[in-house]
Amino acid sequence: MSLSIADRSLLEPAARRLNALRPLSAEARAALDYAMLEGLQRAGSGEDLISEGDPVDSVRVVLSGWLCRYKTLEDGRRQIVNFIFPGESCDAHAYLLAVMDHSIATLTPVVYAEIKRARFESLIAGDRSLAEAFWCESLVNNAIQREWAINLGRRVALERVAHLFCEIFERLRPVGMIEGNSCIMPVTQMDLADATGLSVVHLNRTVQELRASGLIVLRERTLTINDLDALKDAALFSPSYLQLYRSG
Amino acid sequence: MSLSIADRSLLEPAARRLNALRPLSAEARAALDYAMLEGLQRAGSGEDLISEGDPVDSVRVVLSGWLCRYKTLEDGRRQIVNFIFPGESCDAHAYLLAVMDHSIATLTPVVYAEIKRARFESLIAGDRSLAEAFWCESLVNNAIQREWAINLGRRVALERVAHLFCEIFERLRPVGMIEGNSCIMPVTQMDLADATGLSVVHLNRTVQELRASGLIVLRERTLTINDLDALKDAALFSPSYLQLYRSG
DNA sequence: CGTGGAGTTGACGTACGTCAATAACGGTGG
DNA sequence: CCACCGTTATTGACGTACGTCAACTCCACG
Repeated sequence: MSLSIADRSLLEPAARRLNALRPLSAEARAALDYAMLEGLQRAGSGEDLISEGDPVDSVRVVLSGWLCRYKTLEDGRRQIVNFIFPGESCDAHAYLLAVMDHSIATLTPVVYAEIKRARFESLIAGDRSLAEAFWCESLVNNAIQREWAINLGRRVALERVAHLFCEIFERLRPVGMIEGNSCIMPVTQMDLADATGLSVVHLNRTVQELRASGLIVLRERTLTINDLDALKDAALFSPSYLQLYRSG
Repeated sequence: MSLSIADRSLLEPAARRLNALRPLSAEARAALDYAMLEGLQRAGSGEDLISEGDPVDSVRVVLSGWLCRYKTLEDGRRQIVNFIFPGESCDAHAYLLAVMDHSIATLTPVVYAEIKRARFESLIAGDRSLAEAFWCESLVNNAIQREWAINLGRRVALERVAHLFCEIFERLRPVGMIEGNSCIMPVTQMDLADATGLSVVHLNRTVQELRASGLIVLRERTLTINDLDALKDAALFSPSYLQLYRSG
């Protein structure tokens, strides 16, 4: 079969990202594209796609929009443990596991492809590079998760927020979602607070400190980084954990 | 070939753990055992097995002893991002990646099996259940890493330390390393501080608070949990993320 | 005009970190 | 066996980066 121009551009982020992790054969990519097109779905902003404790019966690949993984404590305290950007998959990370250990919520309206478990299994059984690409994705995710641990455990508020902005920026870059030194930042300060382990009030003051120092502009849901190198310095940010540059 | 009794008991934790993640065929297990026996290594306490930035050219499976994954910031701040216990593998999580994003250090004398990259690749290429077991291990690791994020970001000191003790205890249980309500705790308070994102001083005070409340006894490198349920309550600990009970 | 979510600000409290001293411990050599 | 030493654990005094509470503003959307 052949894909329309519209289909191609819709599926582009996923193909681009997986291919960056592991080179995919043309057949593998075609099979994946076809499976994704069959399961296209939309969700509004602020919806839970799946919740902690839910059984995992499909893998979702995000085509547009932002999501987050989060966990909550009984008394309501909430921690966003990671973001999910276009091209990334939701729960391939869990397809071998019985139930979700965390929840996934949309932060914006989202388009994603849902691939049922059996379908996904036959996909990756049929092509080694595809299986490796998804495995690789979960390894990169693991590395990101480790960086978040040191971010939450050892960086002070200003470094923490600066680091988060650097990471978001660098993760959006390879999927073509930045323009110059700006990107959209479609989340509330409460989300940013939950991602950095801060209170909303202190997050707000920290953002203002970053603004006052001239490092960033954040308004109207757009983040502009005036001096990326300076922001990285302030954040003690070193991008190697993102594994963006593969040696082969 | 056949294994001696001593070999069997040495390799037991690894086989037990991988098998719990995914049932291994007898052939797969034999092949893995053989590969491990070929690459047996020992390391003393306090050694770095591999450092951030190093290329990954082999997978290590821990047979006895404790290790930790850690990251450091330029100015020396250090965060232990996870522990590694017998039966777990070190860098299968990274074998598809070019370089390490973190360091791995021994916390005690350690026996491990080193499997070279090419050897490991042919092992998992030859048996699907083995590949899945290792993938599964990295998924569980990912889930643990997420729990650490909420631990560092949203739990207060007492909950954090209590949670760490619960996690260690429950992870040691399936590899037969607890006795009654006790397990060894061969790490310094500085290590525990680096794992919980606290200062040594505050960690010490927190441990004493746990002692004073009668929840734990910690002395002579042994942790005794007087009332596990009470400790779990204090920690807001829910073990499902450890994926210890698989539905199949 | 309301209404509610998001952002912002001030006042104040506190859980943590830092610094520094001391005590307990474990190993080493005499 | 003891003297010595470095590492680890503990304690007190004090500082501070953060959280909490509460008010107020500013929109966006009815």
